[in-house]
Amino acid sequence: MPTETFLNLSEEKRQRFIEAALKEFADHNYDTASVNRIIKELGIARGSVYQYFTDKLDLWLYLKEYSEQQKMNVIQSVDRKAFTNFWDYYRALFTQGIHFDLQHPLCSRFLYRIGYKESSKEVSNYLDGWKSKAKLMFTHWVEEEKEAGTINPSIPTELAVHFLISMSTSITELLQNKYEVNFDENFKNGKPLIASNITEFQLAVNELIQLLAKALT
Amino acid sequence: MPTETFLNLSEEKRQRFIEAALKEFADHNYDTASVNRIIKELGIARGSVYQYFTDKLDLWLYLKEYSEQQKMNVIQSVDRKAFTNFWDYYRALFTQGIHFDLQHPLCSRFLYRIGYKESSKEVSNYLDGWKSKAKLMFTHWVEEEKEAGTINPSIPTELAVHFLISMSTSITELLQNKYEVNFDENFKNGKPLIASNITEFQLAVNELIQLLAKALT
DNA sequence: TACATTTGTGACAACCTTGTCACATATCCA
DNA sequence: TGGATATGTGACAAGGTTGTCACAAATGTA
Repeated sequence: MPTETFLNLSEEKRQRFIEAALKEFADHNYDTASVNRIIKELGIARGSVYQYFTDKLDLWLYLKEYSEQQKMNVIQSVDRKAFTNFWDYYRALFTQGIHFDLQHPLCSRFLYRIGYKESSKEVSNYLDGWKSKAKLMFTHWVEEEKEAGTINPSIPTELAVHFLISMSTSITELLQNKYEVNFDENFKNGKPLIASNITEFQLAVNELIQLLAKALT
Repeated sequence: MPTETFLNLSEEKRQRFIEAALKEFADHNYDTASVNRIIKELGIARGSVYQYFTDKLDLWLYLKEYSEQQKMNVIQSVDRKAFTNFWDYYRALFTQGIHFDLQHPLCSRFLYRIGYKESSKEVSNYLDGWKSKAKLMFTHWVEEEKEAGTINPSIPTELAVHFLISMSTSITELLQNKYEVNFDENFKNGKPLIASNITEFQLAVNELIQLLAKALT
């Protein structure tokens, strides 16, 4: 939890701080992320950080909550009821994912890291939340779609969920393979991961969903 | 490259060293892995390590090559020509993967880490090799199977390859979800990840391959 | 203006890391 | 046995890390 002092900061100061911290924790694992680099980047004193947060862990937890909230705000704008077809809904979720990446590139990269690259024992207790949440959501959907006839009931729910989640997360890698140069460039320049390849991304998503649908129907 | 001194070491000494080093680099990222912990575990002097290897990086590269070689030895025993059906071949590869994990648990965990969790800039130049190799192999297969009629030619090769690789690698996660407790136990005790769940693993693999086949046919 | 409160500072301690190197010990060979 | 070579040792330097704390500056308040 950030201190009163941090919350009392001017909007601009706070945002500048969050951005610098996010960048550090997006570029490095928890263990190798350095408070020194953050303050150097911001040009502030070491003590300030510890007047805002009790800990490195405290700061990390705040950034995690902050980023998840940002993502939630974007994702939850997609309403399941607005789609009759499950796969259309699924596709819409991906599209919102793109928008999130474009609007919050640092959050996006940070969440990607803590979701798939982080392995520090210091934070391992806090890594499960997101995934198990997603699992619950997908499980719910799969069971619904099994009844609705969209998903073959003979396929174990657990397997279908794994299939869907695993594909959702690996799409980034697919695009990295396809548009290698741009991804690296964007990362270096601190741009959103997807950047200008939106249409290609949409095409890849469509192809992928077709495969998923074929497998699970 | 290890020095003459290291290669001259007695088989037992060398193996003990490799195991301790593998354990350290399997449990920690490159940056946070500690030579101090390795020597403490082995009860040897700091200087010895630097008489065997010039560098921490040099040691890491050796362990990488060593582990990859171990895996190759196991995997290459599966001959494509021994199978008329591609999916049978694919299934056999998984089975060999189980054997590798059972016979070389440390190598298995180390390779898993450098394949999916590593993000240190120090070693980033050396991380691509394995993946691009796998991609080449899978690409070759997919193209063959397209001609043979096993895989639908209208599916882009890139997509099919991504599908296969992504599923191959995420199977571990599926099993972790299913048999959470056992996995944690095995990890703590330094046992192979899969251990006693071989039959369950085989079942999960079969189910998964059925889905893959359905999607790609 | 004068005082109280909040915010900012950076030297510092304590602890880690890697790689070195002069020295000690063990092993081999004649 | 004696001398050369190979192997083992651990204190050390140089650099990094986090969190602290007495103090300085800015801001709010009366």
